[in-house]
Amino acid sequence: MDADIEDALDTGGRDRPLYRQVQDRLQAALADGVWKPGEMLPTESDLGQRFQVSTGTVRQAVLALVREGLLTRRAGKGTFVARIDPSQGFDRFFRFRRDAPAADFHPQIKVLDVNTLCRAEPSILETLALAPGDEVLSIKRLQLQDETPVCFSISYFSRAMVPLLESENLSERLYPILEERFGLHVVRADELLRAVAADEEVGRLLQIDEKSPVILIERTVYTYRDRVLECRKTYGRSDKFSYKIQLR
Amino acid sequence: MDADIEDALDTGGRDRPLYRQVQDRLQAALADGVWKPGEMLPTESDLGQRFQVSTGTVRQAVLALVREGLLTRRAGKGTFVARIDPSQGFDRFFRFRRDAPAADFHPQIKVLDVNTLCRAEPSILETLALAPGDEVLSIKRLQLQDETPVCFSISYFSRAMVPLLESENLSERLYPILEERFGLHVVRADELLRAVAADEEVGRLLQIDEKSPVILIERTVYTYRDRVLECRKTYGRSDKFSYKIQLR
DNA sequence: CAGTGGTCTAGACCACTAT
DNA sequence: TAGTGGTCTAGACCACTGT
Repeated sequence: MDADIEDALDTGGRDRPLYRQVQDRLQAALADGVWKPGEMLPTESDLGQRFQVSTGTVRQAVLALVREGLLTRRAGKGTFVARIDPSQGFDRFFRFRRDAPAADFHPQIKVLDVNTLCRAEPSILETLALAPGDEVLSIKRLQLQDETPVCFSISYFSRAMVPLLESENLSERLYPILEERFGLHVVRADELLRAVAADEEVGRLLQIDEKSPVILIERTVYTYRDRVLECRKTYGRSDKFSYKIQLR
Repeated sequence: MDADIEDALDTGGRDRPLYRQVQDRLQAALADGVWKPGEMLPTESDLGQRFQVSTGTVRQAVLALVREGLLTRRAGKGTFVARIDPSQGFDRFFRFRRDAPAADFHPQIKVLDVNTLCRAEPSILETLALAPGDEVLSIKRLQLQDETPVCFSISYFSRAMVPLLESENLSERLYPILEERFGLHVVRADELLRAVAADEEVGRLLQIDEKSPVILIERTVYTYRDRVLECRKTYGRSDKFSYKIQLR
């Protein structure tokens, strides 16, 4: 299992620096599930011995993976595979504006529909890297805060990738479920934001007039090796939902 | 001028590690304009001697500032104060979707109105950290791509901070002007996105029906020491304007 | 050529965590 | 007390840049 990891690094050609090669090996090992989310990695000096490099070089590789969000470290404890923190709420992959303190923000999730589609839209199939005819699981959910609808979302998954997902409690956050039940770990997400007019369904669900402006977020979620895990469309009520970004 | 920089670091108390202290000193020096945008900093070993620390410690400090976007380094050349790259187009602080290759994206900017306000909205004054009665400069501009309006924006500046800005060519990008003429360097920006209905003015300017959905971006731009430089509202045409983010 | 940052090593000592 | 990552040092050699 660790055999690939132990193979000698390329110290001659030097097309990639050693710490990059270590980083690549570690990332591949994570993708192969050598260490599961939450588990501890070997220590710096241990990894240094395995790769036959100094701890400083291991350190450079590990810190790069920490910056990418794949690992976390805690002084005195060790280096761990990053995991979705259920207590983190919507901080990492959601950017609601919070007028109330984070602790008071506990939206209620209502599952509206779960369906297996045999003929999903071509754009969805393409994003999920599926062929025509492949089955797609769609999940429609509504989020409410204090009984008021905030946003409505439709998630699409490759049916084959998440067997029996519908037997889970889908009114919880989906990403911890994916991690715990299917070993599918969210690594990053791309989002495209637009303003659109609410159609009949969106207007009805969000309790606003048809053609009211809503924010549409098209999200693509990736796991290791740039594999697409989910694509999702979220419609947010313009008076309850805004999106915050810091640019550097 | 460099006197503060040369002062001994705190090696005893150790509330902050040395590399953080070096980072703070460098950041303060940048804020004081000790080195202007585009200029080269002393070498690692030079800085190490000044601060009486090893080059590895200087390196840690400098790399942190590179990650924050305040410095850039080029192998074989040196470390430089980051500057707004006019050829960078909208890559850094704008996130248009580009259906065309970046090279083909050259929006035309039309200046609609430049005005000095004696009584700006309280929210604007607050964001700009001004008192009631302080003068605010407002600039309304329209961006067109191939003769079609894409977005409309209103920028607000503290009048006193940018004297005679209106005598510049405001159909160019504003941030290079601020840097070159006023020594005001953009360090970071916060943005809040919402979907709203176009009012009469926005509809007319963007050539869309009143009440059509548009994306509203409220941006606050900061220079060194978290000083607010500009606040801006941008209204984007929903069919021409979308916003892309990568989350990690 | 001399000077720069990029990479890498082999240590040292510290603060934090758990037992 | 033992083990972890966090910080720091004082070198070394390399690749790249400009003269």
